[in-house]
Amino acid sequence: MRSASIAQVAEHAGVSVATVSRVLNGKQAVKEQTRLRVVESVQAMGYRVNQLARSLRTDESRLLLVMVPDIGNPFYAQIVQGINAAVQDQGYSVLLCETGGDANRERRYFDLLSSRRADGAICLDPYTAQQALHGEALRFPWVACCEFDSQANVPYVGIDNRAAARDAVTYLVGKGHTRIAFLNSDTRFMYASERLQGYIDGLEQAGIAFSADYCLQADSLDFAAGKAAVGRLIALPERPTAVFAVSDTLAIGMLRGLHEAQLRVPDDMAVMGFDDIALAQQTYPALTTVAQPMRKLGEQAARALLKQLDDPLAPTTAVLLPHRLMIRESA
Amino acid sequence: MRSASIAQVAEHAGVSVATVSRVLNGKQAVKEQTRLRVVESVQAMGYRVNQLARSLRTDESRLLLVMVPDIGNPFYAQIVQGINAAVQDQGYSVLLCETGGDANRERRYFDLLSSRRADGAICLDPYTAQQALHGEALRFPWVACCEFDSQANVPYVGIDNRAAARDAVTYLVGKGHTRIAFLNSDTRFMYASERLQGYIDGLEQAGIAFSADYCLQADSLDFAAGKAAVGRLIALPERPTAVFAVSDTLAIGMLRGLHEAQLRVPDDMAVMGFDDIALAQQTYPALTTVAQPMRKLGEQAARALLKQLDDPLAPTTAVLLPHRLMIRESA
DNA sequence: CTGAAAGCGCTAACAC
DNA sequence: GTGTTAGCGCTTTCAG
Repeated sequence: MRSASIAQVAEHAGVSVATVSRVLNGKQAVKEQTRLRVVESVQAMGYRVNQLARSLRTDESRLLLVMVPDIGNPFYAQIVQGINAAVQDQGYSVLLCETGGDANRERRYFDLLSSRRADGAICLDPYTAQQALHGEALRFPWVACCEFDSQANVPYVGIDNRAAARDAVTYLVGKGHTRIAFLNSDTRFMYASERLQGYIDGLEQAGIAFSADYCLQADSLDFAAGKAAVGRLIALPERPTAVFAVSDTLAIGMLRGLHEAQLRVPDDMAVMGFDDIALAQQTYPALTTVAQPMRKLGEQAARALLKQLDDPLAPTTAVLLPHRLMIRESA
Repeated sequence: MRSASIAQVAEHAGVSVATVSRVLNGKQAVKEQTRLRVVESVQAMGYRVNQLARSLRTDESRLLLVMVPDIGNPFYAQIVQGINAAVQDQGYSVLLCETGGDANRERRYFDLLSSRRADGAICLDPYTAQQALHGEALRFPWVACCEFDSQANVPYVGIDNRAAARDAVTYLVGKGHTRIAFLNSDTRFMYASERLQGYIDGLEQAGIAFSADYCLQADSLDFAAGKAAVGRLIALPERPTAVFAVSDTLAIGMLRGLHEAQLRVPDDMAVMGFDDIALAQQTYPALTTVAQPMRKLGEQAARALLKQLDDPLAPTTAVLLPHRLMIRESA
């Protein structure tokens, strides 16, 4: 059952399609009397705009893509909320695309751009950003958020990961720790390599020798990966007294792992996370972490995209938002 | 910079648009030689299908909507993963819509259906389901998952909430508890009212009198709401020895709240959750809960939607998947 | 096997 | 103010 078209409404109201279109869009003047007639017909027939046709004609969809690697990671949820908030009264809707790090799906979603079904994208996903370099993605309006390929010339919104990690380590050092381990994820990710740098900076600044042994790698960011890393952590020859994880999810997994290994946090092992997801306040012990302004990151990213949509030739900008140490119980 | 159209490709290849269309769709026979010429031109010009035009013509978008109230709730993440898995090799892509319980946004997203930009929807969101009754949503293919309006005649996938809650209470009773509190959310939600019923069933079955005092209400499902409820819980005249929460997030918040109140779990207060989100294994103490088969729920919902898309006149069905008790440390 | 042409529903000149 | 009409880019008869 196809819904009514503009032509049928026009007929019903005894006017031309152009007139119907005019009252629908409300931009041009229409005599109040005819307007009323049209509105009536629209309701009578349960007419709904066919956005496909409209978009085909106007070449804009008023839809924005947000590509996230994994919606299971609470870190992204708040960013998305920020985006939604910033975009909402601008007449745009947000479509979330979970890529799962799967290049195929990423491609498919990016195709929504090239196939004109979305006007622009915000990408929280590293692989896609990298593809952009090699592909034609650059021709479309999009902005990278939190993670990007430094060689892609694209607007970027994030934090100073290096400084943030350095601050974390400095805090730990201030607490008297000298044997500080680092639980990182894949350093192909920009944030991971930057935070590694910051970790090294922090150590160096304190005159502590860097040891590769103390750098652990997790193969994902979920709780389980954090828990799994504990075994390696406590088996280290000179057991560290503190560990800094690149994400709260990892850190929280470690909390549990340490508990099972009968180690007390922070006395036997201090634990520090990164992100400050909502859960960080709820763990036992509550997680000390470095906070990213998730909501603001989302808002800024949205604003950057909107700006680019408005003026496609605007210069590419990068904005770094401030981070903040959240001292709680775990370190 | 508009991308190439089918007409330009046709010209470039020296064939008609019809022929180009045919090789693009691969359904009809085209002489191998011409096919090659066309394919070459397509690549040469970097041609991409304009899906708007195609959808306008064919009246299908190959896009599916998934409407979730809150992607910050990890419960939904796994369901979405199940949906993605089931849909992926069927040539459909999933678009996630976070409604935030905001009726306006829900409306806007549902409009994607009526405006032909999506072929169908899976709705995890109660309000929308209710609106469906009054609106025209019934004309479009969609299925409700986990939560729905019992009066809406729409395919439904979920679990037997009442039996599941009863089982939880029965387990608690078996552990010797007789003063069992219940932390519920708004009973306008179907799952909430059903689980309340189950809680009552469980009590009754054990010959324990139901007391409204023991029924707490949280105003949201997040950790903070759970933590906030602890104050009311422990202030209860005859303090309960166990509490059953309608969601893991709530239960985990309570874990923290109880810790701050210096109460030990499960000795001073047993805590039981609902859902079995990934985090439930990571808390301290690890959460005893009733597991929903999230992934399967998503898969089934997707399958139901696909079926309906395939045969719009297929009868409305409801499928209930089995739940399972996960005994861990907190109760 | 291939081409011409109609038309999906809409907007935007352009006329009146 | 309002109507006529030409497309947006595609698929799909219908001829050949």
